[in-house]
Amino acid sequence: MLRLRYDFSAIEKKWQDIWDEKQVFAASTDYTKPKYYALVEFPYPSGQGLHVGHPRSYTALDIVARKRRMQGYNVLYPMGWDAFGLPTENFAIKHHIHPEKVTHDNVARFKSQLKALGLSFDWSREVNTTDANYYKWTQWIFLQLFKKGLAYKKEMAVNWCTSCKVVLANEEVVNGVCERCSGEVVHKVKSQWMLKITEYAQRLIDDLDLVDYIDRVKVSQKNWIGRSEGAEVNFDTTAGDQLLIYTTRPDTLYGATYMVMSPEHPYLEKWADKISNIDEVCAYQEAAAKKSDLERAELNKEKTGVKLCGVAGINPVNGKEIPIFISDYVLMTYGTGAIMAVPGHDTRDWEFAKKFQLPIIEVVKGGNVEEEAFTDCATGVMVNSGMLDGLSVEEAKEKIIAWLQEQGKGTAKVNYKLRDWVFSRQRYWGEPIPIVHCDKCGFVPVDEKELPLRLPEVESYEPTENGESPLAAMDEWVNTTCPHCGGPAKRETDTMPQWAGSSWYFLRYCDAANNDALAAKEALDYWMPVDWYNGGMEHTTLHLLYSRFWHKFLYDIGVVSTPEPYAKRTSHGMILGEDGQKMSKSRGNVVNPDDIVREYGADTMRLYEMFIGDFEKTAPWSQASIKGCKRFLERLWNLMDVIQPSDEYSSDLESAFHRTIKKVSEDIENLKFNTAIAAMMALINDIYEKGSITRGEMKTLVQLANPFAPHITEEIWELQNFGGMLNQQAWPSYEEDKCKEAMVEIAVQISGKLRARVNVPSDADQAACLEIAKADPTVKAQLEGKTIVKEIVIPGKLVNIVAK
RNA sequence: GCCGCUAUGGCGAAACUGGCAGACGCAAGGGACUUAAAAUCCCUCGGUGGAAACACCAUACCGGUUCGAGCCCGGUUAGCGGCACCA
Repeated sequence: MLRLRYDFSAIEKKWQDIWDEKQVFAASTDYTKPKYYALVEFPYPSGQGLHVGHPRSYTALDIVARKRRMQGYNVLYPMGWDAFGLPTENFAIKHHIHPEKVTHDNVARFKSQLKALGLSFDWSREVNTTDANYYKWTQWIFLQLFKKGLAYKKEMAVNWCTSCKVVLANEEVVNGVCERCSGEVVHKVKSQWMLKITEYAQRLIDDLDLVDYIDRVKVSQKNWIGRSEGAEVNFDTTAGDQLLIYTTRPDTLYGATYMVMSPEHPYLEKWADKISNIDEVCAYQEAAAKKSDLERAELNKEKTGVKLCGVAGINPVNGKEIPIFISDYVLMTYGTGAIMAVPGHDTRDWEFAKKFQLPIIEVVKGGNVEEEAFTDCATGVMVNSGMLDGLSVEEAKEKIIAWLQEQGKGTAKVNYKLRDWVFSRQRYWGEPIPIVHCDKCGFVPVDEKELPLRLPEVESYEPTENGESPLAAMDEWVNTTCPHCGGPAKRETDTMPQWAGSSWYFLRYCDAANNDALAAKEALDYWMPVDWYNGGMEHTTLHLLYSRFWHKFLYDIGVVSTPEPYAKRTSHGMILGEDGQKMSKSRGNVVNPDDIVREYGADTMRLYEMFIGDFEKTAPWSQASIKGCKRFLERLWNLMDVIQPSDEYSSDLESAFHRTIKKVSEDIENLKFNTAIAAMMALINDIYEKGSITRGEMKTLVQLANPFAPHITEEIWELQNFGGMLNQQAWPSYEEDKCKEAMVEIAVQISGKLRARVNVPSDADQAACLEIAKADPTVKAQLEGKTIVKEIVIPGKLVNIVAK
């Protein structure tokens, strides 16, 4: 027989063109249909092109999207570009090419690579964060935040590269040095735009109960927000002022033997004339300020500090005077910037006390405070603590807080590790912040009608000598008039961070061409929330949290109608190089998806990426294993040679088909793409063993495989004249009854050891299974002369006879 | 240090809710076809012993619960990722 060759490159090109031309994957605007919104993180279009890691996520949700369409949903599966950012800007500086041009070229390359994979994106809703029509709305959201008092300007320490004389984003500081030149990075105080994400901290924790995120995502978000419960306590001081501290262990108040203030604490200046060793204190302050991140990390082990001579604190519970120190182990950015130190029950305080020979008082019994700090809250009992003696830690906390409140010396207090979002970048390639600074009126928002506030053309993208954005050098752009009073004013020259555009992009997809709003309310109400969002774990704490924050804000001002943007969040594992290391140019282990598509085809590539291992875990690439997936497709293709005319399932494969449909249907929902593929491979092995396949079976087989390998299955569908386009057919159904085989092999154990296997009818009850098992000759021999103590029967699984 | 994840053949991995460990695939070995190779098809494939039936051992390590543990509990080790003095 003349066999039709599986010419993947011709087939893939053909169907990609047809899908494009007929717009088969464009989401409908008929809002009466049931909807499904599948979302993957839009990529940063880097100069390196697509990485093999990208298609892992895209293919997975493509499978979900294609399955949902076959299940009758109106599916939105969009794609776009998170295109503002530093690598593009750096490339532009180096090669003197406009970042817009660089972005345009990179996007074109990415898009053709994605199209070559046959991903069913709705390209009619493509978004690009660098389009003025897009960032118009990013700026609009910023203005709403500003109007609600959630955007504010603050003096902040920023990273300053002493060699490039440039302000660096945190991401550009690697191991305490400049990513680009390896120069020393120090902190410099600059005025920065901030967003009050901390105002949403509690809701960002609480509303995790409303969504279906994989557990590890919820856990890391909670840890990142870092809620802690404790108390603020006012300590009187000999300087007259009260010093406010925060503690999570108010129960240990009797054990506080000294206090520590952060070197940046404002009281130090206030108390300067009362501190007799002020020179020593100032020297320490300066040294602390100069320390780079790298040094700080290194010096973590050894505690340092200076005692304030001439000022002491007074412990409110016993009126005792205790010394006050400054030390950089206390951070100005958390709590009140000052602590009470309880060396008996806090590891850091214990280390400090040992070094400075300060008294250690045991106030919770249970450990040996001479050896190490005893920090266990669950088991200890209060001692040496006056009114708290004999209480548990929990009881003591409650009692002391009540007492402090009564005395007016303290109050219960919740703190979060989460800090406000530093929203300024002194860079060119970002959204201009639409604010004007007027000497008379202060910070004035640009009129919304003036949006988008476009990036001006500049000669050079280099940051300026003093660390200002390149925009600061553009006098004609900077100098403007105040929208409020009409007087002379200056534009804000900082731009937004890359996280801005990605904090709301999923909303724009709902109505991507809208010029009057970020999206029509009707469209948002129909599509939102995103039903399934997949992305990398590395975005759990920044992007995911930022976008939840913006969405909650938009919910509060009535723009969106759901409190949470994503109903379900899953996360894929990274794909490593063949050597088990992270792929990188320097290691030379990078795999280019183009090469795989060229050599094996997109369907094989898709299948391999899904078959590589557990979707949620990291997996090393294996060039040799790809072949297995290619063979599977060829075996599928070659089945066309042995098709029998029947439209039914054959009697000997019927149950196998029902079982496979069930398995594949369920596995897709549970991110078990690897075992779904394995089940289809096993089915094909069964078919080969039999030697033929009916038309009806072939039909089901290609329907099942379509979401995984869309091109080859579509081609087979057409060649077999099954009618219409495969991607528009219904998802195959199965009957639970028919998933069972007539006979099943069950295990027979004697006292827990496997001794035999017997075939029983699949509907055999316990007694029947037992009877068949006991009739087995091996079992009979094993039971010879023994007394049966117990018989356990799990129908369809095993029989265990315990005998002595 | 803290948080999270992981540990199963030569390799990637399966194993439902505690019920036949190793599905599926790769590699390897043998065979068929071929002048030959590729491709394809068939067989074998955790270890030890045995001609075989079969027996014993085996899911990082030690212990426990159970008729039965890769899975549950307690402890230990190693690796990966994140955070970094958060009071």
